[in-house]
Amino acid sequence: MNRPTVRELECFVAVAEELNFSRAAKRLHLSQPPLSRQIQSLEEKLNASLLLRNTRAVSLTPAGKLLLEDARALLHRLDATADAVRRAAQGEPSRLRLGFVGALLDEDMAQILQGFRKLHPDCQIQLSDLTPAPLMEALGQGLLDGAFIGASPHTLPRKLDAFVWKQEPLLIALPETHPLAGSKTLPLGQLRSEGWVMVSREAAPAFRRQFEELCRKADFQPRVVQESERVAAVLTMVIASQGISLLPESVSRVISSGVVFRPIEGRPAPSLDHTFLFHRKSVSPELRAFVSLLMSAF
Amino acid sequence: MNRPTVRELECFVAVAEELNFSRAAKRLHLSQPPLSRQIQSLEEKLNASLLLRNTRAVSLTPAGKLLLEDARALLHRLDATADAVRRAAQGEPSRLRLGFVGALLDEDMAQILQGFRKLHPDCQIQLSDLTPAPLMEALGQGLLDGAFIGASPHTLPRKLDAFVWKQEPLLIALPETHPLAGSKTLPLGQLRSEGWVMVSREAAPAFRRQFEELCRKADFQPRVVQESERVAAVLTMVIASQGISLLPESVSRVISSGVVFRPIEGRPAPSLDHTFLFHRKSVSPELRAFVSLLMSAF
DNA sequence: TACAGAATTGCGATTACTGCATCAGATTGA
DNA sequence: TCAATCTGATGCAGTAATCGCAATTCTGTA
Repeated sequence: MNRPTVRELECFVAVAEELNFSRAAKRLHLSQPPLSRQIQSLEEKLNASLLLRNTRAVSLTPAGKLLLEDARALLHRLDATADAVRRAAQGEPSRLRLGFVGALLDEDMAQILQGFRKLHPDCQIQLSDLTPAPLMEALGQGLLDGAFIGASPHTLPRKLDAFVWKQEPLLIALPETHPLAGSKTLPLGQLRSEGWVMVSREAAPAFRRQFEELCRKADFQPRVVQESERVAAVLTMVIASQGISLLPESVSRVISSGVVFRPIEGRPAPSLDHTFLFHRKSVSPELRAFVSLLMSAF
Repeated sequence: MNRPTVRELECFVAVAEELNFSRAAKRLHLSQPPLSRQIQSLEEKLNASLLLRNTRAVSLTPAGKLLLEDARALLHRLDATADAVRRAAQGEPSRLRLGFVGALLDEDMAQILQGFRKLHPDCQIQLSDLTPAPLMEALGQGLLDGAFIGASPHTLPRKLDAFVWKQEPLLIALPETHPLAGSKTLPLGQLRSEGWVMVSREAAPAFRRQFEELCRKADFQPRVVQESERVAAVLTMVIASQGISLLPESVSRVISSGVVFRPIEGRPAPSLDHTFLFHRKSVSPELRAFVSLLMSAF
C-alpha cells in the first residue's frame, strides 16, 4: 500500500490534461515510454485504471477524473509550501497581517496572539487597528491575511470565510449613581426611557444593528443621545452620567469605578459574536496555522 | 527549482517528529545514512536549513517548523485522495450525501446538481429532504456531506462551514382578489392588519425569525392565522384567501393563477439567503468538487 | 491490405537509493 | 583529562528505479 510519488502525480496530471501521451511527454521534457511506465506504476499503486487508452484516444475513467482534481490541488499546494519555506529560509520573515477592531481587543485575543507568537516566534505579526468597513476592504484587496471583527457582516463576499470563535455577554453600563445601579439584572424594557450612549454606526455597524434589534424585541426605540467612535469615550460619557450604554463584558474589566455593569434579563442572554475572517482559499501557511490554533483554542 | 519528493517529506516529518535521526530511520524501516541524505537533498531543493543538528540534539528551524505542519497536511491529504481513488476504482461508487430543505428546492439548485452530475456522472448523489433541525443533526453526525439550507442558523458549530451561494428576493403573496393585488409594490407597514399564513417555525426557524424582524422594523407584530410545514400548503391557503404570506421569489414561478406576488417597498429589498453547509475539514473529494462548482457557479 | 498514428514492451545505460563500514563532533563520567 | 558513547555525516559498493532508443503491437483509415 505504497504512496503515489510526486513524479507520478505530475505525469498523471500532464497526461490527463493533454489527453495524449506524446504531447504530455514533451511537456514534461521526457520521452513517451517512461511516461507510460509512470502511469502504469501509479495505476498499480492505486489498484485502479485511471486512463482509458485505445491507441487512438485517451480518456479519463471516473477514478481518473477524481484524481485529476486532487492531484492538481496537491501539486499546487506543494509548490506553495515549498515557496513559503524557501522564503522563510531566505531570512525573509514570514508574516501574518491581521486586522482587528480596536474596541474588541481583549485578553482572549491577546492570549491567542501570544500563543501564536510562542509557536512561531519568527513570524512577524502585523496588526492593524481598523474599523469594520476598511477592514473588509483591506481583506478583499489582499492587504490582510485575516481579521478579527465583531458580529459578522450579513453579506459576506464568497471569497471570505468566517467563523465565530467566541461569544461574549453584552452588559448594560450604568453610572454608579444611576437609580437602577442597585438591580442585579435589568430587563431591557425597563430602560426604554433612558438616554443611550453608543458606539457610532460607522465604527460598529453590525453591533448597532444588533442593539436596535434587541430594543425592538423589547418593544421600544432607543433614544441615542451621544455617539462616539471609541469605546473609551463611551465609557467616560457613561461615568459622566450622560446616559447608559450596552457594551461587551470585557470592557467591564478595564474599569472598576464610576460605572457598574449589569446583565440583561431574559433568555437567551444577548451576546456579541467575535468573528474571524480570512480568505477561503488562502495558501499562507502562517494563516492556516493561526486559524487552526484559533479553532482549537476555544 | 525542483519539487520536493513524497519520500523526502515522509523522511522530514519522521525526523521532525522524533527529533532524532536514528529513531526516525527505524520508524521508516530505513538505516540512518540514507535518511540523512534525504534530508540533505530536501534542504538543498528548498535552499533552506530545516533542522539544526549538532550531533547531540536535533531542533527545527523556523522554516522547518513551517514545513512540518504543511508536510503533515500534504501527506494526510495525499493518503485521503489515494484512498478515495482506490475506492472509486473498486467499483465502489463515490457518493455525495446532500441534505436540503424541500421548500427551497428550485431551478438553481436543480441546475447545480445537474451540472455536478454531468461533471461526475459516476457519483451517486444521495439527496435527503429534511427540515433544518434534523439536517444540522445529520451533518453533525457525519451522515451528510453537505446541506442546502435557507438562512444560516445564528450559532454554527465550529466544525461546520457555511457560505451564502444565492440570495433571493422575498415577495408578498396575495390572493388574486385581495384589494391590494393591484399595487405594483407594497410597503410592509401597510399590511399590519392582515392575517398571515406562514411556514411553521419548526420547518424554517431562521426564516420565521427574519419575518418577525422585518415586521418589527415596519413597527407591527404580525398576526399569524395559519401555519404549515409545507410551502405548497401555505400557497393553497393564500389562494383560498385565508391570509397573505411572505415567500421567496422562486415559489412564484410554480403557480400563476389565484395568487399574485408583489415585491416589498423599501431598500434594501428583503431577501432570503440560500446557504450551503459542510464540514470545514472534509476530505471527501466529491464534496470538494461540489463546493468549488457551487462557488464558481454564481 | 497496407499505412499511419499512438501507446506499450525490450533492453542497455544512467541515475538514485540503500546498507555497511567508518568518520567526526559532542557529551558523559571516571 | 581522556576514553566511552551517542549523535549525525561521509565513502563506497551493490541494488533498484528511471531513462532514452529501438522495436512491437494495436487500431482506425485510405
